[in-house]
Amino acid sequence: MDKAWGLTLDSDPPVSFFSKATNRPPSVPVVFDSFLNIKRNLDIPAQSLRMFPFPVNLSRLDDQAKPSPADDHRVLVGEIDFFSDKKNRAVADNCIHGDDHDSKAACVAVKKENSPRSSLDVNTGLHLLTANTASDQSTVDDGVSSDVDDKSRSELAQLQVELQRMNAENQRFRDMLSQVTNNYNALQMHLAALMQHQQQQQNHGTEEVVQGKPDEKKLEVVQRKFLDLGPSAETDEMSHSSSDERTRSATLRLIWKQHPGLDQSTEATMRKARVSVRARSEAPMITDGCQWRKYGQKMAKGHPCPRAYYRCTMAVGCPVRKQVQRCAEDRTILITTYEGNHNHPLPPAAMAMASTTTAAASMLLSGSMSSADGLMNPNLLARAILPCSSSVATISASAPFPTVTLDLTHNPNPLQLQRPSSHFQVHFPGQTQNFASVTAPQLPQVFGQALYNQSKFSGLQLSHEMGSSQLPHQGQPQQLHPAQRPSLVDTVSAATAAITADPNFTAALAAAISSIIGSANGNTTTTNNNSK
DNA sequence: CGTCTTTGACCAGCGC
DNA sequence: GCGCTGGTCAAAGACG
Repeated sequence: MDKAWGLTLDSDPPVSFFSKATNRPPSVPVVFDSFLNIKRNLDIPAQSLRMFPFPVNLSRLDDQAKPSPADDHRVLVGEIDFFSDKKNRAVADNCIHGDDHDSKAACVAVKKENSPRSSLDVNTGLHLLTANTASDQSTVDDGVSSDVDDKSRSELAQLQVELQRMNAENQRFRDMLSQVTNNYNALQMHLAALMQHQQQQQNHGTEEVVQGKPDEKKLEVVQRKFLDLGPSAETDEMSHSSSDERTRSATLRLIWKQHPGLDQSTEATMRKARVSVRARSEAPMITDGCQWRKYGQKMAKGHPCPRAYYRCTMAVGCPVRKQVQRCAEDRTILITTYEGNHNHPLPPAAMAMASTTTAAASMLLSGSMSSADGLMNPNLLARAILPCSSSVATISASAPFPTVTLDLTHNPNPLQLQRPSSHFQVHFPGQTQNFASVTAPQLPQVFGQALYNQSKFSGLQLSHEMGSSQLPHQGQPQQLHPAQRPSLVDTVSAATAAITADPNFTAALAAAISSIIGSANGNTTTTNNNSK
């Protein structure tokens, strides 16, 4: 199957692809660069790329000339649309840069003839030019104005035309960028799935031989369902999304819809899915970038510590809630459980957490579905979330709600830390993208960097920031230097950002679906709790 | 005075 | 149906 896709992958190139994409602010050239690189370097056949057509068929662009594959990057926006043939382009260049009035008049005439488009398009500007030109004409007819006035007016008209044209181009650039970003995310997911599949084949090929071949046909069916993100559905799903998070959520929902068994009840499960974060903190609550209002507190049965209930107050009617409770065994550990998705824009620091909720819910979809089918191995997902340490993320598919637990109190396996892995960029704090990315083994560095802006938590100890040899004893949170105290906001954001940004997550999703078929033994919905 | 927290009451789901 | 439990509501109080 992978050969059919024509992907030749080694450990680094695909990673550099993601790194490249995430390293720079989104821009059309970058995005197109990425796709061109995919085509050139990864040797994806044209058949594959047709799943993510460029430029995409925004309805507003439907009637525009489509670029030929031979066109360069400049194909994308204004020129090919605005001046759809060479003649017009030449006239237009003359219109903009030329000096003589005759060419300007010709410019107007040509554009009036060849611009049947709506007011959304460049025609708007042309009307202005027409009006101005008419004005010019009248002055010429009067024969009163001086040459200086005539020249300044023509320059003004020229500037207006150019301004209008650039505004229109700007708008089209924005539309296109949005669409391209959407498609980029989809392709990224697509590629990650392929990578994961190939890695699985490489890593577990012998295992499968020993343990018996998985049902390859079923595996292929599922993976095909996972990978077949049709362009039309995708466009429909994403055309109204503006942010990366919404884009990825849309992508996930798409997978949702296309996978058998992902019905409304599953979506309900997603809404109920939770993300639990365990971190050492002496503060009563971690600050995660959102504003919360406490609305209740309860003593849970069999638990010495009360559980506090908070709801997000950043927007009216935001459904996101969280529960905060100290760990019974180690009260320096604060357990924060998030539920729901925000219905409002989030500050960068809160983006990661919100993204994680969505991501976790997506994973739990796989978990709940597959556990219902008796085929799931939750540990697979847990390992896939944070490949740097299988002890960091655990998944509980047990009742009442499936929960992903991010345990930030354990030190990762130092051996795994040394594992060469993908390299991704970190864009936080102050990241503008929803999905900061980071190499999983670089989490310590990330956290360490996050420690700098710490303000509130004196006792927070995050095991990732130090090697296992430096790890203080459990229950004895290290008192950090004030300048080094980790901000749990940043810390949690870092962790969640790492999870959601890591293409391994999307790969994990693919792997999970694969495992549904491939795993015959993991039929228990165990709770992988490290504290036990 | 407005906002937030506290806390007892209330409600719904679940098991027996 | 009853009791238990988790979750939510809302009035009262605290706080800046």
